[in-house]
Amino acid sequence: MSNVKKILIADDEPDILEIVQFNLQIEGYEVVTAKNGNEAIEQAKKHLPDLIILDIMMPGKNGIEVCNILRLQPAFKDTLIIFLSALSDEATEVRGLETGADDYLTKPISPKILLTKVNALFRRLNKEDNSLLQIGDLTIDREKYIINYLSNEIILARKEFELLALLASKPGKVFLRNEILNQVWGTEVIVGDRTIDVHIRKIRQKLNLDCITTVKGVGYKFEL
Amino acid sequence: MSNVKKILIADDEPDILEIVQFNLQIEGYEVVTAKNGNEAIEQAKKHLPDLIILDIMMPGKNGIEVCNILRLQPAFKDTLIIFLSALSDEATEVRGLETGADDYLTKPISPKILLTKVNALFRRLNKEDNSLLQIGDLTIDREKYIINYLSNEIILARKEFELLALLASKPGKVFLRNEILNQVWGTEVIVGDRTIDVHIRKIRQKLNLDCITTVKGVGYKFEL
DNA sequence: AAAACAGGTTAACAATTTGATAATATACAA
DNA sequence: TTGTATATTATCAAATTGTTAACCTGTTTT
Repeated sequence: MSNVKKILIADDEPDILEIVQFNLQIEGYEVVTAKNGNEAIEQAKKHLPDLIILDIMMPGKNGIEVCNILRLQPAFKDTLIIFLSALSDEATEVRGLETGADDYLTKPISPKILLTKVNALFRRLNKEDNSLLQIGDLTIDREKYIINYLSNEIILARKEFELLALLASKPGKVFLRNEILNQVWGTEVIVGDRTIDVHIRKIRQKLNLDCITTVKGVGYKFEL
Repeated sequence: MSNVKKILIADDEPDILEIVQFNLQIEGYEVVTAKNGNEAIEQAKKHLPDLIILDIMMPGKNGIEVCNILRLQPAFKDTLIIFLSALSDEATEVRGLETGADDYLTKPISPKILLTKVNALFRRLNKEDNSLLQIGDLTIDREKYIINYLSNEIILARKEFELLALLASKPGKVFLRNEILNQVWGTEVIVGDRTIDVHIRKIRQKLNLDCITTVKGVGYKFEL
């Protein structure tokens, strides 16, 4: 799982799009853009961004509609969404936030403040995940890329490690093959069907511990 | 953990304090107040609120100082903090957010917007789990793909599971055969007439519990 | 009562999924 | 460059799951 945050900006004004994109890229974010509502949904599905910045008034679907549509889909249930709109009336702001957005900013906005807001949102989001996972006698250090089991250090290859870390991040939860592919391999790369299996097998082999269960027709889950 | 969220408001203007307190209480929040920075820290330590709303210009310690001090303590590392200030200059807002606050609001603010913002923050924090369905003695965990009945774990195949989860998502509602086909099988696939029946049968068999009722000529419903 | 109908049951078969292994490709370090 | 570790694909057997067909049961309609 890449550490660089991906941001999708949707706005029909090319100037805004460019300015915002520029500033976010300077800060080190990966940016994709969309010129209207429908394109926003498309791009969101394709890139699975960590944050979506939506203009409200756009051709096709407006930002609030886009937000509604995305929030209905499990894949975007927890995605950060900010509105960035020229509409500054209370009713719209309230509606925007109640649609499930995380913030509502009004144009014009200083790049500095936008950046600070974006950083603040990611800061809050990241507090939720801890780099050190402890499950029973098993320790997974996502920062150091080290697995420990009963004080034995186990070396996993990169993909193996990321796959195990993902599964172990929610013990008991069944991860669908699609989820695994998106999280470990990303949306860009397309790998064959058997790739996951082979990695699972290698993990089982190296760990020598029955902790990954196959749920046929569904996916895999981690459980000690 | 109590379900009622506790909010600490710190402001030296009694009017603001009262208005904000009033509106938050209406919404069902538990509110404690402080009239200055030092009192805010005291109250925070005493009540461990879920959210702290800080004025910036206050006698004693100002809001940013308070935020700094609290963030250094593990107990308040993850506490939600919002600034609510009359200072609307960019520098202060940036400094406020970089101090570790989650939002920066400027006075005057409409109570409605404040409430919406507060709700939005809690919504994000709670990442509520709607993956767990509880109906009487039956538990359906959509995330773990596990069915539990009277502490017996029941293994269902994927289609069986999805079919049951669908029916159980709205107990009492009769699902038409068409609805079931669309939700469980999707619109692309075309399957024969008896397919649903057979799956229903398998579920009844495995659950050994009379919870799926046939509504002749219409469809099926789930009811305990 | 016979015919028509809706759903239930069973068994057989088809399709899919997975685990294992081997072969090949790629990345990276010595 | 070579060698090694890692990543991906291919293949195939085994197991599981999904679907269909045929028949059964009960109910409603004529």
